[in-house]
Amino acid sequence: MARIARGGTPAGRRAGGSTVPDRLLAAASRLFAQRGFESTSVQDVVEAAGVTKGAMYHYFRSKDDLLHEIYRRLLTMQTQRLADFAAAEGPLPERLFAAASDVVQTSIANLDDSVIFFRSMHLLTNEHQTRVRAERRRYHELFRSLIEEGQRSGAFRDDIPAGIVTIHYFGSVHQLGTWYRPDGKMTPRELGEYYATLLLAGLRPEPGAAGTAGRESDGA
Amino acid sequence: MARIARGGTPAGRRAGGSTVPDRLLAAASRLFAQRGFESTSVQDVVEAAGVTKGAMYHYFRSKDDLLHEIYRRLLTMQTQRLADFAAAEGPLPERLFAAASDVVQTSIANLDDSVIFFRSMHLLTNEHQTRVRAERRRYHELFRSLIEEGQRSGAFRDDIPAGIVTIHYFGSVHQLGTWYRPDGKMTPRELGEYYATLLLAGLRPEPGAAGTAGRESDGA
Amino acid sequence: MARIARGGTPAGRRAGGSTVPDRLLAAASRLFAQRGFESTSVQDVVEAAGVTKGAMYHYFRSKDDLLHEIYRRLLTMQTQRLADFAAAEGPLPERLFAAASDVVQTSIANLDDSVIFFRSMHLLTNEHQTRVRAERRRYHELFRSLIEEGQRSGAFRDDIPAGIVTIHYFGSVHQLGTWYRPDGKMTPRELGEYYATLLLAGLRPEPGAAGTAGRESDGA
Amino acid sequence: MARIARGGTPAGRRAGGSTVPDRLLAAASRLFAQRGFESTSVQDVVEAAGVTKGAMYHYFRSKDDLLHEIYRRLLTMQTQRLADFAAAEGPLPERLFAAASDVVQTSIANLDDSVIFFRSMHLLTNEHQTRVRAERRRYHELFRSLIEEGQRSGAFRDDIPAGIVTIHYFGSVHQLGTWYRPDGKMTPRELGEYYATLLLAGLRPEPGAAGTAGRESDGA
DNA sequence: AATGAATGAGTGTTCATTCAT
DNA sequence: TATGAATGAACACTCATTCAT
Repeated sequence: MARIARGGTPAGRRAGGSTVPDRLLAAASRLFAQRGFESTSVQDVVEAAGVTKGAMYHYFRSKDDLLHEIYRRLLTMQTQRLADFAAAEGPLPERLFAAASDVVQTSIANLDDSVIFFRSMHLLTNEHQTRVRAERRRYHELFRSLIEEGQRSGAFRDDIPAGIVTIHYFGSVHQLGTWYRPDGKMTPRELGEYYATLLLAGLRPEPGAAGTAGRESDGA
Repeated sequence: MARIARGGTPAGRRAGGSTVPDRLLAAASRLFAQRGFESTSVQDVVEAAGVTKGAMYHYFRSKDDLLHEIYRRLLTMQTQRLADFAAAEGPLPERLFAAASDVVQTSIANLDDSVIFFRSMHLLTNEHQTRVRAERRRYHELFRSLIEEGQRSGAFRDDIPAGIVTIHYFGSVHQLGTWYRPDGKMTPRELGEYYATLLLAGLRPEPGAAGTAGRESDGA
Repeated sequence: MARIARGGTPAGRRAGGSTVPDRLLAAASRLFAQRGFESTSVQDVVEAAGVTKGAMYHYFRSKDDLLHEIYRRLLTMQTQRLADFAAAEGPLPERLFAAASDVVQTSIANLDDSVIFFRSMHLLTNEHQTRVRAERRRYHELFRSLIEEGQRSGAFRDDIPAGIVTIHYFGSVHQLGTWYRPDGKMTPRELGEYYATLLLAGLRPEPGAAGTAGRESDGA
Repeated sequence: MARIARGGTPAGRRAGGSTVPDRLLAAASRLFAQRGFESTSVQDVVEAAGVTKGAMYHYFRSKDDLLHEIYRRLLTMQTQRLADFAAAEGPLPERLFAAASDVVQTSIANLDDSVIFFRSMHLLTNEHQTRVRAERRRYHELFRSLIEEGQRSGAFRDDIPAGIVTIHYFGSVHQLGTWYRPDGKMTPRELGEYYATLLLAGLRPEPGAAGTAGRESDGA
């Protein structure tokens, strides 16, 4: 966690309209994604943010803390959205589709953070790494529970463990940063829908499968 | 490319039974995967390999060259295997299943290399990065062409671009290193089959879809 | 150019009375002259200056920058002095004598810098080398223009190109560092006068020469 | 001195027509002049000479020995030529002119060696440096003795010490390598004559001077 | 709230030389 | 005569972090 609470506090404000911590995070996210965390010096970050080193160390405990804050922001946002989709009304497959499509879109909307995410996790201090993993696990578990719910209800095939489906899906999502280019011809929305379609197609019950929970009524 | 051709040459042999370059690559692969490329010093590598720094620089132009050699090895092997599966006899879905399952198993069999692959690509020099990307592209294109073949024949649904399916699949495969633990309860073979099953399930033609090539007989 | 402007800034001051950059330059000049630029490590310099490596790199971009600064100082000083002599009042031969004698004396007064000058120019980066050469050329051209002025007025013989005379003279001056010892019996002033005398003696019109501008009166 | 006598021995011969030591010296001279002694690795030299490291260490004790051999060759040659000119028939000024002009021409003919000479002397081992300096001193003394002879006879002015004139002259000569370009418009011969002319002009007795030995007859 | 000079341990890399063959 | 693998000490330079101001 960062040294000083960031947010709507008057502290750290500048004429530019954004706070010093925000500008540091924005610069760090861009540079870490472009060059990698280790190839970016603290000096690079503070220069890009237009502040001095001392200022950075006033708001962040360390370079690692800066990195962790990037993870925290992205995770918090995506976890919240997933929780919203999970709690929404409507048939489960539609909610899962919406959630799966949405995480693709938010990953693209925060592409720098996404790139950093999978690439630099191992560089976090142990403590930060543990915290990020725990949060990520909660996220995955919520997603998995949606799949399991569908498997129990017979909406989804249940011969592939929900955990595998989850990790398979997020593997693809995490890799977005390595190839997606905003100037390509595919929009984030289209891509999200393709990905979500693939997920749900993979979960469709097998044509000839029988005897799965909740399917009996269909046979009538 | 490395400074000196490695292989069955008598040079570089040691009592240990393996050549100096081989021991360096083995040590590097292990350490780069464990701690990350940038957090591993050349000193760490040579100590683990039991040689001196000078010896390393006799065989490799740079630390980057060591890294690139790891990429080259893995890519060469996987490309060869994919080509073999693609050229094999049998129905296309079965060949695709075999190839998709196999890449999961070889990724796990070379888990260190796999971890390094997606995590450290951005640290390669531009030249090496270009070379690796080109090789990777060839690999993806071969895989994609198998999917396209199935789409043309009607064996696979064709409303999701084959390129998306390919990149989605390898996204998952590349992420294996971040979570797979050899001591887990799932064997590489099982995991490969789950992954390949998900791939093929995602490609199954939609139940209600009609008018796709090769489906006419069903319509009767 | 050095990373940080040096001069009367309060920054970098120490109890010793001299700034960190000044002490570094003094140590570098002494050591580079004694042992040669390449045989002197940055560690040697910072130890002699009583600072740490980090401090050196705070003020100078590189070892090369340190070397270039030594050139810049000497050149700036000598160029200024030559300009002053050239612009002074009095007969041209006397001004040339004064300038020629002075450059010998300032070269001796900065003997370490002089030794370094001709010996290590080729070790400067291309960019720095270009800059030094350009400045040196300006210096030579000013000196040469004085000689040409004397040749036009008939004060000097004109059958040896002024450029040759200039380059011949400064060749000797640049070599001072290789043999002059401050503890020798000849003072810098005496030596400067000998050198300047040789220069002017070499430029005296030949006894039998005729038809040169400004010599008409002799013909009577 | 080099490890093995070089010359007309059959050893070291190659199909190319030149011996291995000769090719090493030629390569070393060129590279040391181009890049500097310290910036040229033994590997660079042996590659340029088309031999291996082991071969070089067979013929030369060290990199320093290679450098020293370059000095030795040039010095031996120039000392011999000066001795020949000094011992020749004819008026002293003419012999001095011929010697002074000749050293310019041989310096240009061996421009790489000349460049190395003044630039890298300080990098020789103490032992080699001492030897080179001693040889150089003998050379200077012979040259100086010619000037002194002229001063005693009244052919040259004697109010500038012959040692100063000598060192002044060779300063210019040693600097030739820093500026002379073979593709320039001035031939070595022309340049040699200009330099020698400047030397003799500088030694001409002053018009009004009297009381110098051998001048009495002029006063009549 | 912010500065920037200074630290000091650590980095990748070079290279003259040796020596078993 | 000649090879080239291997050594090991040295090199220039970087950088996250501290701290007096």
